[in-house]
Amino acid sequence: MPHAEANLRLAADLRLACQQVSRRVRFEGSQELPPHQVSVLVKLLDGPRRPSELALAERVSKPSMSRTIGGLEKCGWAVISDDPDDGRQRLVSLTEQGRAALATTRAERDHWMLRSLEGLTPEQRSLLREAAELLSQMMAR
Amino acid sequence: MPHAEANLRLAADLRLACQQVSRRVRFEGSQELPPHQVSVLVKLLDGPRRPSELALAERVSKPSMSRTIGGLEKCGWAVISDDPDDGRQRLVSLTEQGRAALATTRAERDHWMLRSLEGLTPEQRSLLREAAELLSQMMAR
DNA sequence: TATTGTTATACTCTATAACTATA
DNA sequence: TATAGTTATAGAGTATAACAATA
Repeated sequence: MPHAEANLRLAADLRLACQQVSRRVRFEGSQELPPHQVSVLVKLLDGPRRPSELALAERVSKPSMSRTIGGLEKCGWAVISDDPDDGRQRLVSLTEQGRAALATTRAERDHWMLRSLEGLTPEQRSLLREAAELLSQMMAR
Repeated sequence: MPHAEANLRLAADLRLACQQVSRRVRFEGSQELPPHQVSVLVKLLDGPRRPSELALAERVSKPSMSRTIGGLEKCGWAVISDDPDDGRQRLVSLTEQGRAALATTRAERDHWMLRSLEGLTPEQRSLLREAAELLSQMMAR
C-alpha cells in the first residue's frame, strides 16, 4: 500500500522538522529561563496552582516539582502560600517579576522564529499559518 | 503596520505548535534512548566522527561529550578507536546494535506522529507535507 | 488511614578547571 | 607551546523511598 508509506514518511519528516525547530528555538532563541521553569510559569499564567497539579501536568514527580517551584520562589518569579482551608495543601502563584521574565523569554524565542520566517513569500507564510493552526488542533486532541 | 503583527503572531503560533509536537513526541513517543544519545547516534549514521566534532555539533562541552560517547560505548551502540595518524585524536563509530537501537526509537516516535495524523483529510496531509518540507529548508539555512 | 508536600539519597547530564598524551 | 581528549569536581534536574503534617 503506497499510502501507508507516504503517511509514514510524512510523519517522520514532520516530526523531525518540529523537533529541529524546537531544539534550535531552545538553544538559540534564549537562555533566560530553563525549559521546565518556562513550562510551569506558563501554567501559572492562568492562575494559581497546587504543586501536585503542576507535577501531574508537567509529568514530573512531586519532589521534582517541589524543587522547581522552590527555585521559582527563590528567583522571585512565584510565591508559595498556604491554603487556609486545608493545611496540607499549598498554592503557587505567579509574581509580576515572573510574568515579566516569562514575557522576555517568550519574546526572545518568538523573535528567533520571526527571523527564520524572513524571506518567505506571502504564500509560504500562509501555508505555515494553516499548518500551525492544524498542528495546534491535533495536539489539543 | 498590521503585517508585522500578523508575522509575529505566526512566529509565536508556529513556535508553540512545533514545541508542543516535539515535547509530546519525546514524552509519549518513546523512552528507549535519551535525546542527547539519539542526537549523537543520528550524526554517526553519516560515518565516524571525532569527539570534538560531535561536541561542537551538539553544542555541549567536550567533557560532556566524552561522557555521552562513553555511555554509548558501554551500551554497545558505538565504538571508540584511536586515530593511527594522530595519537591525540579518536574516532567514534556506530555499531550495528546502535543502528538498530536508533531505528527502534525513531520508529516508535514516527508511530506516535502517525497516530496524530489519523483522521486528517488528504488536503490536510498535503498541507502538512508542504509545511514539513518548508520548515526543513528553513532550518537548513 | 489517606493525602499533600518535603526531606533524604542517588543517578544523569551539564559545566569549568586541571591534567595527560601527542604534535 | 598548542591541541585532543579525559579526569576531577560541582551544580542542576530527575527519580524513589521515607518522613511530617493534616484530614
